[in-house]
Amino acid sequence: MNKEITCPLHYTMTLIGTKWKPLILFHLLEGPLRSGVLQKHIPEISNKMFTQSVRELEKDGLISRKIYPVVPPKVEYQLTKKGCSLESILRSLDLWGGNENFNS
Amino acid sequence: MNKEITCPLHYTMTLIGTKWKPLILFHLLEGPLRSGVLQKHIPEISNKMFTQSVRELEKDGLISRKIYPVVPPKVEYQLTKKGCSLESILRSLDLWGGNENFNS
DNA sequence: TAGGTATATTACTTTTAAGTAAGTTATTGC
DNA sequence: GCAATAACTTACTTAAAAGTAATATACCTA
Repeated sequence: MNKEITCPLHYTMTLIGTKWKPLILFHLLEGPLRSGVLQKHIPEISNKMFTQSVRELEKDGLISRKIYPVVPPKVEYQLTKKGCSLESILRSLDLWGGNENFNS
Repeated sequence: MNKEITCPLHYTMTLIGTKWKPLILFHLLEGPLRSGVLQKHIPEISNKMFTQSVRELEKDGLISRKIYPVVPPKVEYQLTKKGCSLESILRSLDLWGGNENFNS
């Protein structure tokens, strides 16, 4: 945990309070995905931000990275238990965004 | 809605995918608050980011701003219907952050 | 040996978020 | 007339997020 955080929500935001991290986690809800496949699920993200975001999510224990020693390289990402515990939140955030389409 | 967004969650993140916006919304769940009181609920936020964030939340229709023509000035913020519809998500995000305290 | 494949990394730039600190307004009460 | 008050605004700076484009690896196949 960090220093001087008064509200648990504040801590949550330090882990996933960015534009791309929830998207990445969301697309892993259906199960592990190869790096390239996951990235194609989010065509708007740049290659750089994708790598940077998965690195940080891994560091924070929300996803894990599995490397297969083959050529060409194969890497799979999947949610950890901690990452999985965000499932209902991620689905709700997606549904909420969808409802907005109706409202506006 | 924005252009070229493939996933509803992406839209959600363009509205509240920052460090402070969910915090502000969260503290308004219990009802309207005066500007100063709301800000004191989030001591970590700077005056500037507070103003900037509430401006954007208002522009995006998540909160409303009520000005009382008195001296010294009195301004109240409250969630709009759209803002209120985030209630369960905001509470879940806060609970999730709280559980992390146990886990780590 | 050139091109393809998948997964990156690196260097560089731009944009956005965030912080610091001072100033503004319009009154009331001392 | 001056301090206090609440809610900002402005100017300036720093830090973080995000984008672009080129390069690296390491093998396979044509």
